[in-house]
Amino acid sequence: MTPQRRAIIQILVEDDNTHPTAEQIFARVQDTMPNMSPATIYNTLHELVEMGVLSELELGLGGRHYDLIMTDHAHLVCLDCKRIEDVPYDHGALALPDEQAHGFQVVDHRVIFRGYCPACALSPG
Amino acid sequence: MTPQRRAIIQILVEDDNTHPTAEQIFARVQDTMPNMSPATIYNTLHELVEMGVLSELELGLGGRHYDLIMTDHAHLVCLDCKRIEDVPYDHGALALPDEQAHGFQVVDHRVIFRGYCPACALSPG
DNA sequence: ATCCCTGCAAAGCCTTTGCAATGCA
DNA sequence: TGCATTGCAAAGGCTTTGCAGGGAT
Repeated sequence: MTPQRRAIIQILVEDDNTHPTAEQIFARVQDTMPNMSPATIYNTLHELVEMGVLSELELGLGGRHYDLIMTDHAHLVCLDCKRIEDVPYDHGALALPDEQAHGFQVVDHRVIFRGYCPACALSPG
Repeated sequence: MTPQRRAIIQILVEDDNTHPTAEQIFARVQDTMPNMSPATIYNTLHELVEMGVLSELELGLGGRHYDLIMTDHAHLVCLDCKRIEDVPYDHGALALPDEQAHGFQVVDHRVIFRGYCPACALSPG
Protein backbone atom coordinates (compact mmCIF):
# COMPACT_ATOMS: atom_id res chain seq x y z
CA MET A 1 0.00 0.00 0.00
CA THR A 2 1.92 2.95 -1.34
CA PRO A 3 1.08 6.67 -1.38
CA GLN A 4 0.27 6.39 -5.06
CA ARG A 5 -2.29 3.71 -4.45
CA ARG A 6 -3.79 5.58 -1.58
CA ALA A 7 -4.21 8.64 -3.80
CA ILE A 8 -5.92 6.68 -6.52
CA ILE A 9 -8.27 4.95 -4.14
CA GLN A 10 -9.07 8.22 -2.45
CA ILE A 11 -10.12 9.75 -5.76
CA LEU A 12 -12.41 6.83 -6.39
CA VAL A 13 -13.96 7.04 -2.96
CA GLU A 14 -14.47 10.79 -3.06
CA ASP A 15 -15.77 10.86 -6.59
CA ASP A 16 -17.98 7.89 -6.15
CA ASN A 17 -20.65 7.72 -8.82
CA THR A 18 -18.76 9.77 -11.40
CA HIS A 19 -17.39 6.54 -12.88
CA PRO A 20 -14.12 8.06 -14.00
CA THR A 21 -11.93 6.59 -16.68
CA ALA A 22 -8.26 5.87 -16.12
CA GLU A 23 -7.47 9.08 -17.93
CA GLN A 24 -9.75 11.11 -15.75
CA ILE A 25 -8.24 9.61 -12.65
CA PHE A 26 -4.82 10.37 -14.05
CA ALA A 27 -5.78 13.98 -14.62
CA ARG A 28 -7.14 14.39 -11.11
CA VAL A 29 -4.27 12.76 -9.39
CA GLN A 30 -1.93 15.30 -10.96
CA ASP A 31 -3.17 17.84 -8.44
CA THR A 32 -1.58 16.02 -5.57
CA MET A 33 1.09 13.90 -7.24
CA PRO A 34 2.11 15.70 -10.42
CA ASN A 35 4.62 13.14 -11.52
CA MET A 36 2.73 9.97 -11.09
CA SER A 37 3.03 8.01 -14.32
CA PRO A 38 0.20 6.57 -16.37
CA ALA A 39 1.68 3.13 -15.84
CA THR A 40 1.05 3.43 -12.13
CA ILE A 41 -2.56 4.38 -12.67
CA TYR A 42 -3.19 1.47 -14.97
CA ASN A 43 -1.31 -0.99 -12.78
CA THR A 44 -3.20 0.05 -9.71
CA LEU A 45 -6.59 -0.01 -11.36
CA HIS A 46 -5.97 -3.48 -12.71
CA GLU A 47 -4.94 -4.73 -9.31
CA LEU A 48 -7.97 -3.26 -7.65
CA VAL A 49 -10.18 -4.91 -10.24
CA GLU A 50 -8.34 -8.16 -9.62
CA MET A 51 -8.95 -7.80 -5.90
CA GLY A 52 -12.64 -7.31 -6.50
CA VAL A 53 -12.74 -3.78 -5.12
CA LEU A 54 -13.45 -2.08 -8.41
CA SER A 55 -15.33 -3.06 -11.46
CA GLU A 56 -14.26 -2.06 -14.91
CA LEU A 57 -17.14 -0.96 -17.06
CA GLU A 58 -17.44 -0.72 -20.80
CA LEU A 59 -20.65 1.13 -21.30
CA GLY A 60 -20.54 1.68 -25.02
CA LEU A 61 -19.12 5.16 -24.52
CA GLY A 62 -15.75 4.24 -25.89
CA GLY A 63 -13.73 4.06 -22.71
CA ARG A 64 -13.28 2.02 -19.59
CA HIS A 65 -14.89 3.37 -16.52
CA TYR A 66 -14.07 2.38 -12.97
CA ASP A 67 -16.67 1.92 -10.34
CA LEU A 68 -16.34 1.10 -6.68
CA ILE A 69 -18.31 -2.00 -5.96
CA MET A 70 -20.77 -0.97 -3.32
CA THR A 71 -24.06 -2.57 -4.05
CA ASP A 72 -25.96 -4.22 -6.84
CA HIS A 73 -26.72 -1.70 -9.50
CA ALA A 74 -27.07 -1.23 -13.20
CA HIS A 75 -26.03 1.77 -15.27
CA LEU A 76 -27.97 4.33 -17.21
CA VAL A 77 -26.07 6.25 -19.85
CA CYS A 78 -26.91 9.27 -21.98
CA LEU A 79 -26.04 8.49 -25.57
CA ASP A 80 -25.53 12.16 -26.26
CA CYS A 81 -23.58 13.74 -23.40
CA LYS A 82 -22.28 10.44 -22.00
CA ARG A 83 -23.55 11.13 -18.52
CA ILE A 84 -23.68 8.01 -16.37
CA GLU A 85 -26.11 7.29 -13.56
CA ASP A 86 -26.37 4.37 -11.21
CA VAL A 87 -29.69 2.68 -10.90
CA PRO A 88 -30.70 0.12 -8.30
CA TYR A 89 -30.87 -3.34 -9.72
CA ASP A 90 -31.22 -6.73 -8.15
CA HIS A 91 -28.91 -9.10 -9.94
CA GLY A 92 -30.95 -11.98 -8.68
CA ALA A 93 -33.79 -10.77 -10.85
CA LEU A 94 -32.39 -12.08 -14.09
CA ALA A 95 -30.99 -15.54 -14.59
CA LEU A 96 -29.83 -17.37 -17.65
CA PRO A 97 -31.65 -20.70 -18.01
CA ASP A 98 -29.31 -23.67 -18.14
CA GLU A 99 -30.47 -24.70 -21.57
CA GLN A 100 -29.39 -21.33 -22.94
CA ALA A 101 -26.06 -21.20 -21.17
CA HIS A 102 -24.09 -23.12 -23.80
CA GLY A 103 -22.47 -24.98 -20.94
CA PHE A 104 -20.99 -21.78 -19.55
CA GLN A 105 -20.41 -21.22 -15.88
CA VAL A 106 -22.08 -17.86 -15.59
CA VAL A 107 -20.56 -15.71 -12.87
CA ASP A 108 -22.47 -12.49 -13.21
CA HIS A 109 -24.26 -10.26 -15.61
CA ARG A 110 -24.42 -6.59 -16.41
CA VAL A 111 -27.23 -4.37 -17.47
CA ILE A 112 -26.92 -1.06 -19.26
CA PHE A 113 -29.87 1.20 -19.92
CA ARG A 114 -29.33 3.60 -22.77
CA GLY A 115 -31.17 6.78 -23.52
CA TYR A 116 -31.11 10.54 -23.34
CA CYS A 117 -30.81 12.64 -20.24
CA PRO A 118 -33.28 15.47 -19.68
CA ALA A 119 -30.98 18.15 -21.09
CA CYS A 120 -30.06 16.19 -24.19
CA ALA A 121 -33.62 15.08 -24.80
CA LEU A 122 -34.59 18.75 -25.08
CA SER A 123 -31.75 19.86 -27.32
CA PRO A 124 -30.41 16.88 -29.21
CA GLY A 125 -27.08 17.19 -30.81
CA MET B 1 -24.18 0.93 -52.34
CA THR B 2 -20.64 0.28 -53.48
CA PRO B 3 -18.74 -2.98 -53.93
CA GLN B 4 -16.84 -2.25 -50.75
CA ARG B 5 -20.01 -1.95 -48.71
CA ARG B 6 -21.45 -5.04 -50.26
CA ALA B 7 -18.32 -6.97 -49.30
CA ILE B 8 -18.48 -5.79 -45.71
CA ILE B 9 -22.14 -6.57 -45.36
CA GLN B 10 -21.65 -9.97 -46.90
CA ILE B 11 -19.03 -10.84 -44.33
CA LEU B 12 -21.39 -9.86 -41.58
CA VAL B 13 -24.21 -11.90 -43.02
CA GLU B 14 -22.11 -15.00 -43.63
CA ASP B 15 -20.34 -14.84 -40.32
CA ASP B 16 -23.41 -14.05 -38.39
CA ASN B 17 -22.96 -14.82 -34.72
CA THR B 18 -19.18 -14.50 -34.71
CA HIS B 19 -19.55 -10.86 -33.71
CA PRO B 20 -16.41 -9.72 -35.48
CA THR B 21 -14.54 -6.55 -34.64
CA ALA B 22 -13.69 -3.96 -37.26
CA GLU B 23 -10.21 -5.39 -37.40
CA GLN B 24 -11.45 -8.89 -37.97
CA ILE B 25 -13.71 -7.69 -40.73
CA PHE B 26 -10.79 -5.82 -42.19
CA ALA B 27 -8.67 -8.95 -42.17
CA ARG B 28 -11.35 -11.04 -43.83
CA VAL B 29 -12.17 -8.54 -46.49
CA GLN B 30 -8.55 -8.62 -47.63
CA ASP B 31 -9.25 -11.96 -49.26
CA THR B 32 -11.52 -10.43 -51.83
CA MET B 33 -10.49 -6.78 -51.82
CA PRO B 34 -6.85 -6.62 -50.76
CA ASN B 35 -6.54 -2.88 -50.93
CA MET B 36 -9.60 -1.76 -49.11
CA SER B 37 -8.53 0.77 -46.55
CA PRO B 38 -9.33 0.71 -42.84
CA ALA B 39 -11.08 4.03 -43.24
CA THR B 40 -13.63 2.42 -45.51
CA ILE B 41 -14.32 -0.32 -43.00
CA TYR B 42 -14.84 2.10 -40.19
CA ASN B 43 -16.93 4.48 -42.28
CA THR B 44 -19.16 1.72 -43.48
CA LEU B 45 -19.64 0.17 -40.08
CA HIS B 46 -20.57 3.50 -38.59
CA GLU B 47 -23.09 4.14 -41.31
CA LEU B 48 -24.66 0.75 -40.88
CA VAL B 49 -24.95 1.35 -37.16
CA GLU B 50 -26.48 4.73 -37.89
CA MET B 51 -28.98 3.08 -40.20
CA GLY B 52 -29.94 0.64 -37.50
CA VAL B 53 -28.78 -2.42 -39.39
CA LEU B 54 -25.91 -3.23 -37.07
CA SER B 55 -25.33 -2.79 -33.42
CA GLU B 56 -21.98 -1.97 -31.98
CA LEU B 57 -21.22 -3.95 -28.86
CA GLU B 58 -18.75 -3.29 -26.10
CA LEU B 59 -18.76 -6.48 -24.15
CA GLY B 60 -15.94 -5.82 -21.75
CA LEU B 61 -13.53 -7.67 -23.98
CA GLY B 62 -11.65 -4.56 -24.98
CA GLY B 63 -12.91 -4.10 -28.49
CA ARG B 64 -16.00 -3.17 -30.43
CA HIS B 65 -17.95 -5.99 -31.93
CA TYR B 66 -20.50 -5.71 -34.68
CA ASP B 67 -23.68 -7.63 -34.71
CA LEU B 68 -26.44 -7.83 -37.28
CA ILE B 69 -29.67 -6.89 -35.63
CA MET B 70 -31.90 -9.88 -36.20
CA THR B 71 -33.85 -10.47 -33.06
CA ASP B 72 -33.89 -9.61 -29.40
CA HIS B 73 -30.96 -11.22 -27.72
CA ALA B 74 -28.41 -10.78 -25.01
CA HIS B 75 -24.77 -11.84 -25.06
CA LEU B 76 -22.83 -14.38 -23.12
CA VAL B 77 -19.08 -13.97 -23.02
CA CYS B 78 -16.25 -16.16 -21.79
CA LEU B 79 -13.98 -14.07 -19.61
CA ASP B 80 -11.08 -16.31 -20.48
CA CYS B 81 -11.09 -17.10 -24.20
CA LYS B 82 -13.45 -14.23 -25.12
CA ARG B 83 -15.87 -16.46 -26.92
CA ILE B 84 -19.22 -14.80 -27.52
CA GLU B 85 -22.59 -16.49 -27.72
CA ASP B 86 -26.02 -15.10 -28.41
CA VAL B 87 -28.75 -15.92 -25.98
CA PRO B 88 -32.45 -15.33 -26.47
CA TYR B 89 -33.70 -12.46 -24.41
CA ASP B 90 -36.92 -10.56 -24.37
CA HIS B 91 -36.12 -6.90 -23.96
CA GLY B 92 -39.63 -6.31 -22.77
CA ALA B 93 -38.80 -8.32 -19.68
CA LEU B 94 -36.82 -5.64 -17.96
CA ALA B 95 -37.95 -2.07 -17.58
CA LEU B 96 -36.52 0.83 -15.67
CA PRO B 97 -39.11 2.32 -13.32
CA ASP B 98 -39.76 6.01 -13.94
CA GLU B 99 -38.66 7.01 -10.49
CA GLN B 100 -35.24 5.51 -11.15
CA ALA B 101 -34.80 6.94 -14.61
CA HIS B 102 -33.34 10.30 -13.52
CA GLY B 103 -35.62 11.87 -16.10
CA PHE B 104 -33.94 10.00 -18.94
CA GLN B 105 -35.73 8.93 -22.06
CA VAL B 106 -34.65 5.33 -22.08
CA VAL B 107 -34.42 3.91 -25.58
CA ASP B 108 -33.12 0.43 -24.96
CA HIS B 109 -31.01 -1.69 -22.70
CA ARG B 110 -28.35 -4.30 -23.04
CA VAL B 111 -27.60 -7.37 -21.05
CA ILE B 112 -24.28 -9.17 -20.89
CA PHE B 113 -23.82 -12.47 -19.10
CA ARG B 114 -20.25 -13.15 -18.10
CA GLY B 115 -18.68 -16.46 -17.23
CA TYR B 116 -16.49 -19.28 -18.43
CA CYS B 117 -17.11 -21.51 -21.38
CA PRO B 118 -16.88 -25.29 -20.91
CA ALA B 119 -13.29 -25.52 -22.16
CA CYS B 120 -12.04 -22.64 -20.04
CA ALA B 121 -13.93 -23.78 -16.98
CA LEU B 122 -11.96 -27.04 -17.13
CA SER B 123 -8.53 -25.54 -17.71
CA PRO B 124 -8.53 -21.98 -16.41
CA GLY B 125 -5.79 -19.66 -17.50
C1' DA C 1 -20.78 17.63 -64.14
C1' DT C 2 -21.56 16.84 -59.54
C1' DC C 3 -21.16 14.63 -55.48
C1' DC C 4 -20.14 10.98 -52.66
C1' DC C 5 -16.92 7.35 -51.80
C1' DT C 6 -12.47 5.47 -51.77
C1' DG C 7 -7.48 4.79 -50.73
C1' DC C 8 -3.55 6.50 -48.73
C1' DA C 9 -0.87 8.22 -45.23
C1' DA C 10 -0.41 10.31 -41.16
C1' DA C 11 -1.86 11.52 -36.76
C1' DG C 12 -4.43 10.54 -32.53
C1' DC C 13 -6.00 8.53 -28.41
C1' DC C 14 -5.58 5.37 -24.94
C1' DT C 15 -2.95 1.70 -22.97
C1' DT C 16 0.96 -1.29 -22.32
C1' DT C 17 5.80 -2.53 -22.01
C1' DG C 18 10.88 -2.59 -20.53
C1' DC C 19 14.09 -1.02 -17.73
C1' DA C 20 16.57 1.31 -14.32
C1' DA C 21 15.96 3.64 -9.95
C1' DT C 22 13.37 4.10 -5.87
C1' DG C 23 11.54 3.19 -1.56
C1' DC C 24 8.64 0.58 1.35
C1' DA C 25 8.52 -3.23 4.84
C1' DT D 1 18.33 -5.82 2.76
C1' DG D 2 15.24 -7.52 -0.61
C1' DC D 3 11.60 -7.25 -3.50
C1' DA D 4 7.73 -5.08 -5.17
C1' DT D 5 6.61 -0.58 -7.07
C1' DT D 6 7.51 3.56 -9.37
C1' DG D 7 8.71 6.82 -13.25
C1' DC D 8 10.15 7.43 -17.65
C1' DA D 9 10.13 6.89 -22.36
C1' DA D 10 8.99 4.44 -26.04
C1' DA D 11 6.14 1.33 -28.52
C1' DG D 12 1.72 -0.69 -29.47
C1' DG D 13 -3.11 -1.40 -30.94
C1' DC D 14 -6.96 0.41 -32.71
C1' DT D 15 -9.41 4.24 -34.73
C1' DT D 16 -9.88 8.67 -36.93
C1' DT D 17 -8.70 12.46 -39.97
C1' DG D 18 -7.45 15.16 -44.26
C1' DC D 19 -6.82 15.17 -48.74
C1' DA D 20 -6.69 14.12 -53.45
C1' DG D 21 -8.22 10.82 -57.03
C1' DG D 22 -12.11 8.24 -59.00
C1' DG D 23 -16.61 6.28 -59.79
C1' DA D 24 -21.32 6.45 -60.06
C1' DT D 25 -25.61 8.81 -61.29
